[in-house]
Amino acid sequence: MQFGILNKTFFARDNALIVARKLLGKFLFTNIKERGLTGGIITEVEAYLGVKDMASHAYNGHRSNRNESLYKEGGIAYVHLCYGIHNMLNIVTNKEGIPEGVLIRGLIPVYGINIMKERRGIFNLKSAKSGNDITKGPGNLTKALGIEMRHNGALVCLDDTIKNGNNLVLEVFIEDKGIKIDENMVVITPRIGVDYAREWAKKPLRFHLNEKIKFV
DNA sequence: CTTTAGATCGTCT
DNA sequence: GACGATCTAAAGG
Repeated sequence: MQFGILNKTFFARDNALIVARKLLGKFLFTNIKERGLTGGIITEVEAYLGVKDMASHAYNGHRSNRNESLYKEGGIAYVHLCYGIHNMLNIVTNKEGIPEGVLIRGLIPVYGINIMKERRGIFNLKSAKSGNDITKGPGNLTKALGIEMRHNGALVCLDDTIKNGNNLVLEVFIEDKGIKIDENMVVITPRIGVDYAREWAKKPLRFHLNEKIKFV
C-alpha cells in the first residue's frame, strides 16, 4: 500500500466494517479556502451496514433527500444534521446503490490546531478543552474541521477516472501517512447512541484506538 | 464522581 | 408533535 490521499478503490470495498477498521490511523483533513489546512489522526469510527442495519439511516431501504448521499458510490461524504445542532460526517462505502458508510467519531488533532480551536470557540489556552478534546466526538470534530452540510455529497478521495489536477480541489480528504495500527491497539464496542436499533444496537461495530496509544 | 436538562431543526408520523 | 448516529453546563451525592 502506498502513502498519500486514499483512492476511490479503498472505499469501494463491499464491507463497511473493513473500511472502518482500516480508517483508524489515517489522517482526515479539510483544506477550506481562507482558513487553511486542518486535520488529525482518525481514532474512532463506526460502521453502518446498509439496509439490514436497524441503526442505519438506510434501514429497510429508507431513502429520502436527507440520506441520498448514502446510496452513492464509495468515497464521498454523507453529512447530516443530528439533534438539530451537530453535523455528522460519514464516508460512504461500497458501490452505488448499496448504502453503507463509516461515521467518523474522533481524531487526534495534528494540523491547524489554532484554527480548530477558533472554530470551536476555545480561546483560553488553559481550558480543559485545549487538548485532544477539540476533535473528540462526531459533532465536535466536524465543527473543528469546518465541515458543514455543503460538504454532503462531496468527493473525499482520489478518483482514477479523473485526471490528477481535478483532485487538488478536494476540501475534505483522507490520507495514509504510513501509521500502522496493530490489533492490540484497537478496542471494539457497540455503537453509541443507537439504543433504538434493537439487536443491532449491541453489535460490535465501533472501533477506537486504545487511549494509551501515543503518536510522534 | 453521576445524572439531567436544554439547545435546536430536518424528517417523519 | 416527537425524536434523533450529540454536547455541555449545572446540579446532585
